[in-house]
Amino acid sequence: MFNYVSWRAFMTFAVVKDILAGKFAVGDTLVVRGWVRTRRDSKAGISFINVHDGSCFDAVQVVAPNTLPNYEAEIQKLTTGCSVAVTGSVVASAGQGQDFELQVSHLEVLGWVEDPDTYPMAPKRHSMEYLREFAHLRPRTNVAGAVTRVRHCLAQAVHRFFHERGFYWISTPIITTSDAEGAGELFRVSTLDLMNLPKNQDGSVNFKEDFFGKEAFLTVSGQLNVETYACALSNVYTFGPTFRAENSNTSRHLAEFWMIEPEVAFADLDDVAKLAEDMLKYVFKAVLEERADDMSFFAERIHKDAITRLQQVVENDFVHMDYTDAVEILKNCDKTFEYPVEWGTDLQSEHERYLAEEHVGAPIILKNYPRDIKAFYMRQNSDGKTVAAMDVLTPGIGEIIGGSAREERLDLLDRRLAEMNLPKEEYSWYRDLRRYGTVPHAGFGLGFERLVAYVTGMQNIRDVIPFPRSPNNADF
RNA sequence: UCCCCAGUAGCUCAGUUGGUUAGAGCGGUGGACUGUUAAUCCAUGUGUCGUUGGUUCGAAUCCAACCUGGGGAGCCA
Repeated sequence: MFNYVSWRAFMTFAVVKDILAGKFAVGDTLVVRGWVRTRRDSKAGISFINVHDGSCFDAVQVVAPNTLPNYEAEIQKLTTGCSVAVTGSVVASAGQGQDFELQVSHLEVLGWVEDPDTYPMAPKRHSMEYLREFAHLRPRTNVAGAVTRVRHCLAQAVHRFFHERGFYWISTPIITTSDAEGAGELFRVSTLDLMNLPKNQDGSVNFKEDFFGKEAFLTVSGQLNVETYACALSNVYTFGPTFRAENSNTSRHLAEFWMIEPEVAFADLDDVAKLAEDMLKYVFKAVLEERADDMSFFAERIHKDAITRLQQVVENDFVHMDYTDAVEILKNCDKTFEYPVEWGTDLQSEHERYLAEEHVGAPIILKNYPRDIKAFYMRQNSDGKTVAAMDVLTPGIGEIIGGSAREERLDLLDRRLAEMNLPKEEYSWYRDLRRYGTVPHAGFGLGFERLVAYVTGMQNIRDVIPFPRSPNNADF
């Protein structure tokens, strides 16, 4: 009787993906390790066990004959979730559904499921809400596994896309002492004793005693920081976690999410709109090519158009539209909206949905929004009332990208800061970029989880990140 | 934070003009059958009916508050 742990140095280990892809010759003996998905016994004297290891969507079928010494004592007791190391030879499958399978010569149980009745991941359909309560076990499900592989594929494709175009990845800080980024509520970072706060004479908290000697927060955006590198290395991007302490309870918001923010020197709004379009097409194509197995699953079980709509996006030019024109379209369409459309107000979700889902039926780029509803740093257009801002709206998810040309003219930037009552001193280093060798530049922010949700067709953003954080929920 | 909906078996849900012993499918378990493949067939167990309080002779069912989840809105990525 040999033992998996002591013999592992002499074995050929294989992942399920390679076995199913035919990378081994029939007759090769190898070891596959993974978790049992299902077991079916045949009175012909064999058991069929599906073993998955995460390397691809499908599990490998291992065929265990009843001549194995532990057949009755162990193999027939295997249940969903058990971990196993299976030694066997590759054979052409006699059954349908797979080309190759493993004829077992030795099967070692590494870990039992102590009570199959209580194992939460039963081999049956579960709701996403239920699976969310088991964030530590849901990775073993088909759907979480598929999401994980697609998410990884997208992340790799994003890095590859930028690398191929000469962009540098900049790690912008996660902790910031600027509370004036203007993009939402911030999480405080502090080492002060909450029960015994140091106070100033006027009763306010004395943050000079805090770790950084001043108030500190988790970042809500790397943009302001990454602009400094764009104004030196020309083409840069961030890809990292972002935090918003907003009390948002929706299927498309997280308190902790990942964001990709390219920033391009010497670029205008149309340049980055093109960049956004090229990037989305590039990563969609990568997923279609590299994760066909997982995408088939999404098309079959999650969203029937999951594959076809990506193909359509890849093959067609994005529709570009000015905010002003969009307002006219919304005013003149025969659809009745709950909220009226007026030039100068922000578009409501229902308006964005109509444009992306009904008017175009594909992602749409909206550009040149009214100045008064947008952030201080956005470049003012010569019409005196709009800024060079854009949103990329997708059917189902809504906004997945928000971007703009940045105001590079110091006098115009200062005027906006004053109009919006933002303290100039807080932006001294940001203003320095405009004082010393300023250049036109532009960029955008892409919500990574929203991208994953759009690609997979998953309806809730909490199911496309391993451990979602949202108001009142930070378990695991 | 606001509006709407839901909470009954391990899971998904049915069950309300208030009435005795609470129902199905799936999963689990036992068996039959079978190169099976989310197999099929037979058998089988399981319930503080979200919590607290109220109305009532009597509450899963009606009322109130709270908790949790979902959908929508706002904020945005």
